[in-house]
Amino acid sequence: MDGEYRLKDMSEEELLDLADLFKMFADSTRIKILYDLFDGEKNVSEICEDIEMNQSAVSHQLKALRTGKLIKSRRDGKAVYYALDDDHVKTIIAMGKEHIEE
Amino acid sequence: MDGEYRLKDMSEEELLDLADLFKMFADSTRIKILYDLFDGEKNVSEICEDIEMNQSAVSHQLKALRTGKLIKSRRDGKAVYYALDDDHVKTIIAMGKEHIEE
DNA sequence: TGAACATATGCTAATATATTCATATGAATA
DNA sequence: TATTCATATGAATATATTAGCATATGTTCA
Repeated sequence: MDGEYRLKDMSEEELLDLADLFKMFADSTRIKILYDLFDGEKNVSEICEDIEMNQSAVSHQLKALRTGKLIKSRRDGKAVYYALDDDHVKTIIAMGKEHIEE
Repeated sequence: MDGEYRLKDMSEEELLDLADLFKMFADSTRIKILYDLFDGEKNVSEICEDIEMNQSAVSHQLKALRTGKLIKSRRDGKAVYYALDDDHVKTIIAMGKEHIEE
């Protein structure tokens, strides 16, 4: 664990960024999407089926996750494929999962 | 990383619990409080000073964090001391910090 | 016991967030 | 190029969250 770990060493902006990052994980629809992408890229329709939510809701959350830089997208014909864009995503979720399993 | 990491293996309840856990980190006031407790237990007044927020707001958030089992409390006379109650807290925040620093 | 101090809590207003519906955009193909 | 399929997006609504105020509770000590 590197970096500074004292409140005084953190700027207000850093703290807000940190909170914003965790907001990405703070909704079960987004968690489902991230989980769904654990085993590789998927297009929007596949994600909708997997998590059983309608396309609009999924698209809105995909946008949030993309803005938060947790996922990336590429278009292939009519379909848009999404994939995890950060190595920490799995680790962060794993830590969370460990916590709730105790 | 142990445990299951496929959406299908997760119950709806687990997913909600996971989202609820991350909600704890999804607010800069709570992040500040957690950071403030990184170097040991503090009472409410100390926390208020450190994070520069009024007592009511801090108490509300302390309650949330306690309900979320991230911190624990003990009373000593008039003061109530709070401390981190989970080893994962630092790790989760550290992961988040690494992410935003990239 | 009652005043003073520390903390907790109910209520409210302001704000943020998630979902849905309707529609727009973009790509493939008949 | 008109239609169809896939995805994105704006607006409206419902719900959740936060901070602040006022006040309650719990503790100490004169």
